[in-house]
Amino acid sequence: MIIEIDFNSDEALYLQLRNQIIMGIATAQFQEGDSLPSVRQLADTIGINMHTVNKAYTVLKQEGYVKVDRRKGAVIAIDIDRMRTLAELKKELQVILAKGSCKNITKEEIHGLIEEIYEDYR
Amino acid sequence: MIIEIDFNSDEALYLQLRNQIIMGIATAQFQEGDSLPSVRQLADTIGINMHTVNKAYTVLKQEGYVKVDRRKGAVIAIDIDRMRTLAELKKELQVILAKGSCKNITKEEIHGLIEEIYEDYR
DNA sequence: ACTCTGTTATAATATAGGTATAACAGGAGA
DNA sequence: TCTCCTGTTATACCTATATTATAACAGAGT
Repeated sequence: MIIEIDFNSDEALYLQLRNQIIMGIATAQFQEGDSLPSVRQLADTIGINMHTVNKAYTVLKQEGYVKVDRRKGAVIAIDIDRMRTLAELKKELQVILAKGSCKNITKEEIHGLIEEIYEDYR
Repeated sequence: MIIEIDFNSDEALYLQLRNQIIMGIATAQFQEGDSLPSVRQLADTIGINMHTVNKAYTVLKQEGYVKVDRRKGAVIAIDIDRMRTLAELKKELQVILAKGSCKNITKEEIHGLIEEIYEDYR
């Protein structure tokens, strides 16, 4: 999988990494049971420090996307907690839909965006 | 309008403030032309520093939600840039929908959440 | 033995977030 | 004019976070 890091972004490197990996799982570029690259290897190919990658992996573990095996490294393993996830999603959506609403983006346009994005998930 | 700040949150105070104000505009608790409280006054009622409020207002200005008048303070004034807004929304939605997708939240459930949230915008 | 894994520890640096004081300039009202 | 309230700016300080840099350790595979 191609991971693109924007060094000019104001978003923390480890969060960019986390988000890209989550999107990689959603778009089936990573499958349940797949191993992520080792922290050292990924840090090397991206050109960042090992600890930054490790931090991203630790967050992914805490959020229930991977389990870390001493032998295989970080392995995709989704821990599903639907209630918690739905509550989190709603809270995040509230903020970004409010932004759209202020700027005259209609509900229908939002639904359209959702459809567009889900096109990529298969 | 009631502004609730969570001092235990890991989200920055000025960002919490910004988000609440944006949601306040979306839910019509603030109308175009309304003045926000002065930075000192709001800081006082919330119990935070003036500069933190000022930072929130500055961000709101840059993002096109208010204009600052030396007499009236920060006044709600939406600057609509649909293309820019749509692009931003899509990027943010991509991340949070990916989270949902990983956790087996269906597209229909997302559409449902959108409907729920829009119930409050009138 | 060697090499790979994640993990842990420690330190240094830079940036961001938040607070504290203080001062300035412009407009409103007495 | 004097006073008060506005946002704005500057400076300083403290803390937490983000990132890098080395280094070492323990477990597992070959």
